[in-house]
Amino acid sequence: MKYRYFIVDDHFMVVEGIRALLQSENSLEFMGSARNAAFCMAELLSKRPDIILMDINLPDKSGFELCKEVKLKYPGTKVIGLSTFNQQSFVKKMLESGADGYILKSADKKEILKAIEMVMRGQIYLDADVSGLLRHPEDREIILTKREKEILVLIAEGLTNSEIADRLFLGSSTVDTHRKHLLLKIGARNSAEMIKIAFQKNLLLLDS
Amino acid sequence: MKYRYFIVDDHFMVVEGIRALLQSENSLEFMGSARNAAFCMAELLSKRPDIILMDINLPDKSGFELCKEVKLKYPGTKVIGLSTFNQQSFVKKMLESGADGYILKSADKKEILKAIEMVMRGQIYLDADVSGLLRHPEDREIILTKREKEILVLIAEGLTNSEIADRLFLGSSTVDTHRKHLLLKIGARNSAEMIKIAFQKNLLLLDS
DNA sequence: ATCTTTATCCCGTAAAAAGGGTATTTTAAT
DNA sequence: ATTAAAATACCCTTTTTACGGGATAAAGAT
Repeated sequence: MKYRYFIVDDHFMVVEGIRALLQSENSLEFMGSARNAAFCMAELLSKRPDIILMDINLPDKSGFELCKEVKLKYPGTKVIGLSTFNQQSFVKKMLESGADGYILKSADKKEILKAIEMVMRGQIYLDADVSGLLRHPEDREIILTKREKEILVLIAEGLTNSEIADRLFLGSSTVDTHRKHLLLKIGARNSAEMIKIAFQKNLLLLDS
Repeated sequence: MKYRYFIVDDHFMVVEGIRALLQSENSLEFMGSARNAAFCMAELLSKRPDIILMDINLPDKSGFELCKEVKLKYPGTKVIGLSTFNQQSFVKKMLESGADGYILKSADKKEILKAIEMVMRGQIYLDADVSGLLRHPEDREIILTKREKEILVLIAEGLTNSEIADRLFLGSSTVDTHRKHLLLKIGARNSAEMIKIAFQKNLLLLDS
């Protein structure tokens, strides 16, 4: 049985790296690659890979969204997430989006092959460095409401409660309450730490 | 003339990608790779590449430091920085550290070859997406003193002035002064915004 | 229909930060 | 040797946050 694989990553070097590593395997067939989510979906109309290696950071869309989309339209297709070490917090989200495995870009050939093999057998493959994270439920996901997220970014912008209140047509005491809830949920002692944790847990994104 | 090149990157896939892309070029010879700064310096004792492709994010040391070290011990060796798009703020630092060029990991074969060629001719090569940044001097670099950096991370940890003072054996008014200078230098209206900008300008790192 | 969450608002006190100064000692640079 | 920059420390005032409590209406979920 020959597995057909497809790669989604905006880093050309990574695409070529995986391809180079796997080209000697005659149980695997390279189907092509895409550098963003839109191009990926377009390619999948004609190409039908058994497995997709997918970066979680894409220029047009997050890996989660693309993964969900793929799984919805092509439920049989397996998806393995791909990322760098400092984005570990995305693992859980990726798995929740339906991914079948997760490896780091520092993975060697052996690990990639193992991951593909396990995933094609219907199992879940997680990188050793990453799987430990899932065993620590103490840092459980922080769920913010729409309003709280909105206020969080304004706090990060340096606005005071009353400025935020004006901006959102609220009473400043309302903003104060939301701020309290944010501190509580995020587990920070003050706004500075809150912003730091927000970045670490990807509640705030660097490139926005 | 055959150029010997060396790769420093902790992402195995990137190393293999570059290698695969360049192996058909008989004007280039692959000398090996290292996954961190220490291993790189060790390898350079025996191997003498003409050019090093170097990731700016290494597990043990930042690319700047490694670049400086390399340039100090082996002044003739050319260095091309390598990074992803969202780390553009590092470009200037990398060049100041003596790098001869800078490309993104999304670069294709043509661009890598062009970069190597130009750099070996003694010129500086900058990726088109990146070079624009250097023409915007309006967001000039923020230079913090050692003490200020130290206090910045403690503020991000959520400590108050007096807690920081205790930790560093200072008066709390001293910490207050440093905090004022930080706000001024970083250009923030309060601590929350300061931490946000600090992350955006890489004064604070996510994975520490 | 009932319960829960979300979003809204208010009061009060205490703690901390923001902002305005000034000033001395140490260190680094020229 | 002189100068400049960094690190240290203090005072004052105002603003903002932090933290305690309680309360109500609307929207969603079960």
